[in-house]
Amino acid sequence: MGEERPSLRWGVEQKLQFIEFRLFWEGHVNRSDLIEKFGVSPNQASGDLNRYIALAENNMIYDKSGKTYVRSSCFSPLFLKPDSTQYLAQIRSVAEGVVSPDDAWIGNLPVFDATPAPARGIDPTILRSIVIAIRRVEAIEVRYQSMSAQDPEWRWIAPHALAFDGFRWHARSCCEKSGEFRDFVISRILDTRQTRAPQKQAMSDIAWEEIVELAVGPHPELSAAQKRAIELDYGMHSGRVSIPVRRALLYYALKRLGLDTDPSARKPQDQQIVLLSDPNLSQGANSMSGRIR
Amino acid sequence: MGEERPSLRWGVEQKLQFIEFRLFWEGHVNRSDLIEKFGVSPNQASGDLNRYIALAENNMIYDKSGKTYVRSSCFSPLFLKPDSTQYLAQIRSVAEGVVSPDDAWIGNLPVFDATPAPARGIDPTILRSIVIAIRRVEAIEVRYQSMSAQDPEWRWIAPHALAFDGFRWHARSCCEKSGEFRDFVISRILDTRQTRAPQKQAMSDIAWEEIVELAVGPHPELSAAQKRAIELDYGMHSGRVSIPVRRALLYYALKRLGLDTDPSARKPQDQQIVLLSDPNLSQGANSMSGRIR
DNA sequence: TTGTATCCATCCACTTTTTGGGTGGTTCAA
DNA sequence: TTGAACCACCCAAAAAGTGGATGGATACAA
Repeated sequence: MGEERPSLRWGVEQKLQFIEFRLFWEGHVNRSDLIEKFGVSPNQASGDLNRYIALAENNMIYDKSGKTYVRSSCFSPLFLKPDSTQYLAQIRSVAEGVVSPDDAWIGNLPVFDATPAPARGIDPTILRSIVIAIRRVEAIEVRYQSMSAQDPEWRWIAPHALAFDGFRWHARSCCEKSGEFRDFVISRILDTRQTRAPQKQAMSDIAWEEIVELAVGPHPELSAAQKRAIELDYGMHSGRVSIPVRRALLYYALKRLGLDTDPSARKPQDQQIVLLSDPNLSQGANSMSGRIR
Repeated sequence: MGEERPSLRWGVEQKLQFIEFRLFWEGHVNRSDLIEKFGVSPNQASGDLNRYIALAENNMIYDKSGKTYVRSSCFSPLFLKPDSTQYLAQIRSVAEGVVSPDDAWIGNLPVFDATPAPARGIDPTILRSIVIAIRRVEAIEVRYQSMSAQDPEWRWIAPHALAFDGFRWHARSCCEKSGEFRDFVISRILDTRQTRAPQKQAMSDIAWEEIVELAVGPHPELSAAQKRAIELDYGMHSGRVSIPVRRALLYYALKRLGLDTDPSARKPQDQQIVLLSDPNLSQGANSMSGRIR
């Protein structure tokens, strides 16, 4: 067992990982799978499959009647750690068009749909200029449609981080007009112009740095069975789970969790979760000042 | 321009795409970038960079003082279509641990955070058995913690699709106890046992098949400027956007959009969007019968 | 000024990967 | 029984990649 693998080349490693991925999730691999996915010759695909057998002898066997390699009962992955999150993320990526089905490793995609998250597409060059400003610690002039001004206006911001509120992407930035840290919704940035050094370099974004703990539990009016189900959904232990959130994102987190309204606004079965003690919520009210412009 | 590219090998194509990705998003590529990402020798990395120049002559130039290849002003991608969604999805994947920073193509990850989506991890073997049952059109016996029964119980379900409600993953299934189609939250499936042919094969999941259109617009009490900002966020045209949703997912979609409560439960600035005419909402009430057990 | 370090380019011989052509075996279904 | 669809294997040749060596340009520090 102490054999050292002689550090395979990147392309080879990828193919072995692919074989293992298919073995785990689909239960079988074909020579033709490798041919389609990596564009290799049937010849080479044979070679790769046999290379895999040479490295992981007992993981797959050829089923002559099925005409495929199938996962053996004592399969244990060598090149891949099977991960549900990764598998499900891939399904979503394909559904959203981020990954083409040809590039996805899942062979037989299950029928899938998700609740829609309507968001305007972001111009890649605008996103790039923001990301580059963050990296270079620069201020950048953006044409922004704020909630207050009638028309889009040019203004200087010094972005330092990206944030996702569940729907929209924000550029967490120091607004050079007000001198305060705010969230700028990237889809409201219509254009970018020049960059320069930021005005106030040494300021730190306190609401961003500070982490508050959100203690959440199942709705107290639910039955014991219902509570158990909710606990499973959210990975709660003994009736609670603690969720760390940046204070700058607290407002959005509460909204996303459905905890931003009076608990009586929904029936317990719909509300499902409630905030347990939350000493930070009062601070959260202060953080309104750091919200979207 | 009519030159036919002689269909490069998969590994080579990947490296050329990587070069272009880095050129677009970061503005520069190094030989060492290729060495780290693909584990090739400095020698080979030189060759690949020069191969790229041979194929896309005017896209990058070597900056001797910067000691890197930089994107030229007339850069136009040949192997890649720059896509913000894809870039941002990659950031999220790295943050969620789905993709390791070594595998990500983004070289200089911006600081990033998102509102937390607390969800219990799903056992890959349980997910696999569900996915395989979907593919084979089989019924499967699962140990499920329902909202009604006190303890988890074994029951037969015939899953036909996966769904994501914004937090949790569901297996849309025909419940063989009630004969109705329901959502089963995958994290509430504690175990799976054997499979067999489904009881009623020919039934169709009407609530799943039917698509309703959700007409959404900015909150009418917002100012004109605020409406314009919201319209940009959601990609609305002339004050509205139409969002197609499966009727089986309508309940979750409304909840996620914050449209499941009385519009007066939040201030207009927090509510942001309202349902415009929605003739399907009354049907949506019926769909309660198809919801989670 | 003179090293030194860090990039990159290029030439060479050699190994590994991959292709293409060909030959043959097994299983299944028409 | 014949063809289709899998697979395995052998061979020569091309392509990709390695390791070693040499050299050029630039920047930085002693």
